[in-house]
Amino acid sequence: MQIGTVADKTGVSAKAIRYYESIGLIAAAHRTHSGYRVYGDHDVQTLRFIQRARGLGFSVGEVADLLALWRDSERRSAQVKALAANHVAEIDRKIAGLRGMRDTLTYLMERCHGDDRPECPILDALGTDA
Amino acid sequence: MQIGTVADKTGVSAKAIRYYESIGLIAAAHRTHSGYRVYGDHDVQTLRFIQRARGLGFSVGEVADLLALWRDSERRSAQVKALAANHVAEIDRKIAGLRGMRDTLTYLMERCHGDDRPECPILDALGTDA
DNA sequence: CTTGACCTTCCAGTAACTAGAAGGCTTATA
DNA sequence: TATAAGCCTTCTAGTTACTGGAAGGTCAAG
Repeated sequence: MQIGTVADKTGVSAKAIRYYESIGLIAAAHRTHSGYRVYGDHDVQTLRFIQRARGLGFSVGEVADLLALWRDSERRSAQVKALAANHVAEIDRKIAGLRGMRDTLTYLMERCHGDDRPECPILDALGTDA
Repeated sequence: MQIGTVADKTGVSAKAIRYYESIGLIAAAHRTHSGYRVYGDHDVQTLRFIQRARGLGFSVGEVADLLALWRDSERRSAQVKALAANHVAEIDRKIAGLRGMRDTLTYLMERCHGDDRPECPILDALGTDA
């Protein structure tokens, strides 16, 4: 299989696949005599794994850890769960931050007439001396 | 005032202030004969505005728009409100994405024993052929 | 006159890719 | 056989919003 085929099958762009190879997330692919990368079904599986993990918000570094655990038949599921728990905690922090912003903004927006007049509590809040 | 003083007063780092100047978000500061940047209370106000807007998650580009509206006495509050509404929509998209990740992860974690055994539904979910 | 705390500019790095340029390979078709 | 289409290759640069650090100038105090 060429890189384009793998890209279609996995949803990971050819650019991204080469990038993952360059940073060592996936092993360097074999090459044809003319230099084209060649892939097999195993590589498709790996890339799908990566794609799903990235879709759950894991960083590339965390994905590397997950891949290692996936391949390690001696792993303890506690390790995987801990990794996931840390990630959930991180997600919760982000959500909390975003909710705080959202709450403030909607509060201010409710007080803003949103018409042709210049008075605006949103700008007032941003510009107060306090 | 020197840049360090302004940084202390506004919570915007000296590096960031120079950066904002370099990208044109704030006007170039006056300089002493020896080249030091000099600021006044007005600049402190502007940087506080920027700091708050950034804290609400507005991008630097959006902050530039907000600053322009802030300075424009002819503005229509509808413009500000629209900007804020777009931003809230963006935040909502992000929250929804994070919640989706969170839900999937917690679902999988509930099913993972998290002990010394290797069986792990989290890895199974990432690695399925489906 | 030296020390320390400022300030200056400039370059590099961060995350995770994407875009695009310049050029080689393969296959189909005229 | 020529050539065009559609792959592939590498390499550089750009994205966001800064931060870190190097090398060196300035200023007040002791």
